[in-house]
Amino acid sequence: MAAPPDGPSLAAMPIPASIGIRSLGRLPRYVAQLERWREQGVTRISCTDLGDRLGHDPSMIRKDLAAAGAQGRPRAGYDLEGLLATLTSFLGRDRTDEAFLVGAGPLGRGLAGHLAEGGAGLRVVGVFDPEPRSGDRVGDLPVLEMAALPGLVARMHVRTAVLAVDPQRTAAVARDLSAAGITALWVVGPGIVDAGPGILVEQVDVLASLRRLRERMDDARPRREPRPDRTPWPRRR
Amino acid sequence: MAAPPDGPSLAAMPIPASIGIRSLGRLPRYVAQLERWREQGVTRISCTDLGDRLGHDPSMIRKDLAAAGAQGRPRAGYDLEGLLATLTSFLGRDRTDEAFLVGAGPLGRGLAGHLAEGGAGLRVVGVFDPEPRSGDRVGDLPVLEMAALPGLVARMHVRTAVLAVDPQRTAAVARDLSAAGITALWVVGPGIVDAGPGILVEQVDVLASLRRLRERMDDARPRREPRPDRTPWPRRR
DNA sequence: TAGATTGTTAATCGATTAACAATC
DNA sequence: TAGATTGTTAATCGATTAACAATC
Repeated sequence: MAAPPDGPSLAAMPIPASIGIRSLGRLPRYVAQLERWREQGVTRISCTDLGDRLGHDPSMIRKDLAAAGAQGRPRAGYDLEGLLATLTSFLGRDRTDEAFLVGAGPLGRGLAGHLAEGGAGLRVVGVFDPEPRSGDRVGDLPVLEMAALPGLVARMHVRTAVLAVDPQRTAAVARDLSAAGITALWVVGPGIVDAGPGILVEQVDVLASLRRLRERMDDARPRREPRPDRTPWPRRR
Repeated sequence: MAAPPDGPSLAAMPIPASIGIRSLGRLPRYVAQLERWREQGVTRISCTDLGDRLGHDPSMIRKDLAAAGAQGRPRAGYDLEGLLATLTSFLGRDRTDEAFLVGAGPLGRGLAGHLAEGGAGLRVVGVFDPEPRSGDRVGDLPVLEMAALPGLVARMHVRTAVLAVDPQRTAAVARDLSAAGITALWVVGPGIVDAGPGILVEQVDVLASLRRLRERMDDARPRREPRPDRTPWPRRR
């Protein structure tokens, strides 16, 4: 039996980014290093300083900083305070959005606690779970049934959600959230999301990084036997 | 004042990968979809099936599967059971390593709970924190002082650690772990790591994905005023 | 057989790195 | 001034996509 379709096909979801996700991943590291230097009384820095310290090409850093709106001066480099202010603002640390958390498992709880420590600009103001245990709480917030979500989305004007349910449920819950009026969805986990238009979706699979570590650990003792020797057809030129 | 060096510079750490991290991030999504199809009684699939469903180019999927050691047959595609077995084995789900968790904050706790649910092949067998609260526990495990770590690394033959302390401490703790005999380190967070040779390091910053979502949310209302108009020098041809 | 699909090579695309005129 | 550093263009590199002979 060949594979049947089982629902609408997943749109390719091209992402028109004003800044690449790679750059976005580096900016906080720059901020961390700049803060360390500030503590040491440093007042200005160059891309070479940052590059040497972080093991990156200075050109890339210059592009990252430019993309974040920072401006330096030839010869003088960047003013450290000004640069920090620009990056911090760009990263949204000077603004906070409210969000619902869906999924009260260990990872969801951990993220909620981590977000509560600030710095990411997202505050969890409601927690939901497909199978809430009665009386269960995440921090100060009670864990509510999914059925309560649409009403609260409307009443509290929350438009952002963190989705951390198990992969099997991800697709269905994402659709529910979209229908309820959520317009920005941060999906944590490897589940498949097909939320349709009208909702921004970003997805991260934390364990992908761990898998890669384990893969590199295994590189010494290859597990895969060599593939059977097939004669390739001749190259064309 | 220009930026002074403040410690050994961070090596570039080139990563010789047998498979790209991008591929590694996709494989579990294939697994998730294949498991859904298996439940529906599907017995064989093609790259086109997967590509249509997941919004990817079939060629990329074919390369991913080949990199994981899977083999299909022209016209017939891949046997679903065999493919699942190959991928599952490749992802290491049929093997479990023991690891120490360093950092008992919300994120560390969340990860420990998430890892305990299985599937990632890592089992936390000891928890440490730079500032443990006495009597504190993560699951069944007591939270120990960092000073206890070197002895337990030696005694328990644990070689892998999950590092989830705050960014300011990351560099120092990573060095301590390397000195204690840890040879594989999964760093969760944006902290700067400079662990030197002899230790494999993989790092992930979960919040990078969230930042990107927020960036895309803002795309409608640009925050950055246009840069001052500078005449660029003429192109060369 | 004819047609669908793999495994592989070639082309394209985007991100990183290199080069360099302008600037302070 | 001379030299260091930015902002920008050009070159390189790696990953994705396209093309296609071999295969069942």
